[in-house]
Amino acid sequence: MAIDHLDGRLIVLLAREPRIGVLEASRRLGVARGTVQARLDRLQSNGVIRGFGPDVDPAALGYPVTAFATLEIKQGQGADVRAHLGGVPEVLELHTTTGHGDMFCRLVARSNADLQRVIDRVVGFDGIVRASTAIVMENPVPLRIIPLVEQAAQDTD
Amino acid sequence: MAIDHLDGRLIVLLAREPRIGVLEASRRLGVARGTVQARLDRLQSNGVIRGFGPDVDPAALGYPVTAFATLEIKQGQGADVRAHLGGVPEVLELHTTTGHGDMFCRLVARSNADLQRVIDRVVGFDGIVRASTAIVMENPVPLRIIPLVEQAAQDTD
DNA sequence: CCAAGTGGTGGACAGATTGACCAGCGAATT
DNA sequence: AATTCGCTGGTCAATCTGTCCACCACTTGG
Repeated sequence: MAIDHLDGRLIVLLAREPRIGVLEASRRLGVARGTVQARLDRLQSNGVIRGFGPDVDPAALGYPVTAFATLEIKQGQGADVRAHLGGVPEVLELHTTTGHGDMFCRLVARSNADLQRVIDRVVGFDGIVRASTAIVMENPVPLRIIPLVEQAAQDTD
Repeated sequence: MAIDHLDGRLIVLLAREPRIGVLEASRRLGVARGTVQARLDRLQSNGVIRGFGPDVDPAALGYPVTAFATLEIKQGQGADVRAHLGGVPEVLELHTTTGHGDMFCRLVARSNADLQRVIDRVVGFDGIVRASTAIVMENPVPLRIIPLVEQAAQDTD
């Protein structure tokens, strides 16, 4: 279930240089190609590695503004709200959380002005009682996983 | 700068089946291989596609608990706090947002109990005045980009 | 109206990589 | 002591990659 040190090195290597293939990875890691192949298969069927999808930058697509919104949902409207938000492309993710606000989502928009349109579309729905939005100004730590992978690999050394 | 319809189809195709190569993609899209290669190169040098890093699931690594924390920062301590949080593997991303010295981060932990340890580590730092945490219960819309890509491609049809 | 530039096509080539095997070996388990 | 497991180092044919090329259609500037 957990990953060992070799798994960790493999993931870190793939994260740093995704273009290399199995053969090159085996050379870098100093193990046989079959081993890398087996490890990769295992990691993928384990679900540790979900895939190798392209990492698309919303800013480069023309959506440079990111915001987080906390939504308060009317009792029993959860499913409807989920469906509604799932249909809005600018909603990049949605979570239900503990606490006052019942849901929490990440939004992108073409500009600050455009963000207003997105928010109107998000909250323009019956089940949503209230929304509060925080606009992202800087992103000192972009979404990352490598430090966690390294720690997880350490734990099983 | 913006992407056209073919770019959109290419990205969607790669997102759905990352294992296919340039040749197979050109077959699926009904265009010449050179075209796909040129588009891919352009998308990558544009920064639209940042890379093809492995998509690692924290839950499968042993960190099934996700939480979001809002942090209030003491004036002038921003840089220190950034450095501190950057050193915590369980901090998967960090943003500074509108509002008075507010920051916002995504955390993972091995369990609800472990989350307490993580939070203690996060807030156990001088520059942080206050923190409020929301634990994620469900994730109806996992982080996604395809709907946005499709919309962006539509806009330039 | 012509010329240049851009982007796509279809084809070629050698070289590298892949997926699928195999037998052997050491360590851990039973 | 026998078995199982994971890794090694090797082979094989098939495929894909990177890099050329000439050609064509379309747009843009002169």
